[in-house]
Amino acid sequence: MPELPEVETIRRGLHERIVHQHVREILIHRPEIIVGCPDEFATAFEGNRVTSTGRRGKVLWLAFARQGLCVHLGMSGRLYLHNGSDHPPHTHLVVTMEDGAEVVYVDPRRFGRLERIDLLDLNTSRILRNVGTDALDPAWTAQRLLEEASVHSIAIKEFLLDQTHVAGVGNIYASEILHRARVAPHRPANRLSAAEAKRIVHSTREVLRAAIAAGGTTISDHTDALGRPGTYQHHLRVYDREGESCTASGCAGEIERTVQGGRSTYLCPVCQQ
DNA sequence: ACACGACCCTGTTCGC
DNA sequence: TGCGAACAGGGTCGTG
Repeated sequence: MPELPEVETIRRGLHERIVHQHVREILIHRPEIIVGCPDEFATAFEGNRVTSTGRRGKVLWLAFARQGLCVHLGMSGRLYLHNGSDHPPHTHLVVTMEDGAEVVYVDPRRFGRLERIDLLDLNTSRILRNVGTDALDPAWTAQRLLEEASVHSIAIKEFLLDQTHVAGVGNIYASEILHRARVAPHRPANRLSAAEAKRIVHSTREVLRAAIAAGGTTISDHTDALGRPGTYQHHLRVYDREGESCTASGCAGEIERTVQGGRSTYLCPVCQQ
């Protein structure tokens, strides 16, 4: 579920609602989702004030003075302000704020992780250790993509999915980005032209920004911090559209599905070369 | 360096 | 209708 736009949507909602509030209590129902010591995790934040929020790639955190409550949502993780009495199934952690608001972490598949991190040295975090430059960071340029890709013979789609190179692009948006950039997903990364690298970086920004504006993509269960679904699924041009016609202007192609690295890739064989 | 598989889990969908 | 297999948007680790 959660790629950069979904995580950013959640971060913004949480930011609006809980920054400047103190944490009253943290209840951990599933200690194994915590990286490090769960007891220390809870007590480290209780009584402290959320000063801000942050994000890099698909990872977000609540910032306190110099430490952060860092969250990676994995495949099925959700983080939102809960209202109502009963917590849903698979609620692994509940953060109660001073105004009584409850931020719940729900994750059926339990691939997600939480960690207490040092905001002064993010790279000591196990979650953030392998997370590179954020895909919306201006420091990620076409020239940098071209340089880094030039030493990798893997397919460009797998390159984009590797979070150490550029962080935040997941399986849905990788297909969308390459379609808009008119680059075939199987092309070796080290065979990109400068023009193609430029188109990929441009498309990345365009797609991710539009998806954030739409509140993310909700295939089955993504919601923002207030529990509302996103709408970007209506703007997807290739993902999960196998057999449908390509929407690129003047293109008569039909969307195909292939498998790369065990994961679905969608493309138009006509306009992506 | 890289391809590949196993693994971490549950929920949903699909085919028989 | 029931049942098991296959699959799903994440990532890590070990092997060859």
